[in-house]
Amino acid sequence: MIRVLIADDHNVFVEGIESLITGAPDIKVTERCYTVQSVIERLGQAAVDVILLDISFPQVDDGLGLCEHITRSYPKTKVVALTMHDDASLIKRVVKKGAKGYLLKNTTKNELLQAIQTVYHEKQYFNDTIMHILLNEGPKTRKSTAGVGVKPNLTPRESEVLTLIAQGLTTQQMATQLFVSAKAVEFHRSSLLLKFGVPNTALLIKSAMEMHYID
Amino acid sequence: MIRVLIADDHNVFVEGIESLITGAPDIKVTERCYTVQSVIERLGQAAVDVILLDISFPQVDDGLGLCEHITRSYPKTKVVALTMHDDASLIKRVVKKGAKGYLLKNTTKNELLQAIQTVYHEKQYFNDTIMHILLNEGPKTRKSTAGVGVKPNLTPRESEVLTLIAQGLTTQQMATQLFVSAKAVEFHRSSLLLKFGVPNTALLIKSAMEMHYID
DNA sequence: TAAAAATTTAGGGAAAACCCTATATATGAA
DNA sequence: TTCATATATAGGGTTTTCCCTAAATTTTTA
Repeated sequence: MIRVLIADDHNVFVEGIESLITGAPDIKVTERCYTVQSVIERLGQAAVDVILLDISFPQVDDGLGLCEHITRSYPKTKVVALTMHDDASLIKRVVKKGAKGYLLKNTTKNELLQAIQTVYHEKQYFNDTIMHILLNEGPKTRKSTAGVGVKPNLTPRESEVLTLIAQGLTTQQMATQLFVSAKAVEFHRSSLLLKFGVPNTALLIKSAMEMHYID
Repeated sequence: MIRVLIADDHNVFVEGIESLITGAPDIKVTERCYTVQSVIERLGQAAVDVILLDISFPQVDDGLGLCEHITRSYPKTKVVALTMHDDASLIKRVVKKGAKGYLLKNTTKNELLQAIQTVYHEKQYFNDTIMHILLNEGPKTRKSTAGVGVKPNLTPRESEVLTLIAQGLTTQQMATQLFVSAKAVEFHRSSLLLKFGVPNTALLIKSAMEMHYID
């Protein structure tokens, strides 16, 4: 019997998934969690084989962090990411955090059950839709060279500057806030444009939002 | 018996909602639609009392358009919007399109059933969460004066310019494409900044994305 | 430790965005 | 038919962004 934990802050989803799973002979939903905190608590108390994890939980960063934590602390427990987001960039990030499977929320019952059984048997599960998305987004990012659709790796400083740009600050204001010269800020902004492959800050924000760097 | 149509392109959701509704004595899910097209088809063939409509179907604009179409063509059929988006701007837009209720996807079984019964009896249903969101967003937009969190009404030209900005075009490029002078484009860009209450195009894009003008 | 990556600063310059005032026409509503 | 709105255009000016080359310091990684 495969023990499944459902982690999603959307009530309807938890019910829906459980409803889809009900009837499968070898799978049982043993835990339902609506917050990151409760997931951590339950994992400390009850053994779980597979976690169906909504990445937006409630924010994408939370889900990614939780995914990383789970795969580190409980390597035997397999994480299947379950989201609405169908962008390659997010899929790659999720996989990097240790998820063994990735499903869109418009998945079918069969796919869901198959995914649970596949990851339970130490294999990865990515269906055709996911593979198609990944393949159509060009080569996987190795270093962080420019390229459309490739998720760049940002340095800490770049992340800071990106956040401040998203708050509407000018170069001068950022420089003041970060205690560096305007030229330093300009440099990081340029690096961001290069890494994201965009011509200006407007598209930088758009791209960063689509790739869930900011929100 | 209240006949309910579920319109959502996310399989799991349809199952989840149906599971939540099952057991209610006076409500029955009679139709399940995964595309806008199928909703229109089914409505032409079978009488439905309440539609649970996912606004992101698959894009926000599609859902809004469908909502408007339903309330126009089938005034007896009540629409309850059901989405993940918890921004006041979207709620207002949905209500303007004729929805009689608005639920977040983290709603509970009780709220869901209550919403269906409430709108069926010719009343509007908005729970505390929704009311709180609306109240915290300041006064409802009457004209389109500037203001944070208020959803501006855009003129056709402004929408065009906004779209082009979101594509990374410069003022000159937009002018060429729209067959007007650069000054005209500048004017519309300024109007957009004013209406959205933002200092630059970067935040304009962020704001427009959050308010689902672009995506 | 040596190499690579990240961070910082600098100068100069071109392009674009942003802000102001002003005018004029077309359209639709009161 | 006014009034308001949307649209288009103009001039002039300031600020900001964007691009280039260049170099020094610190941190991280191999």
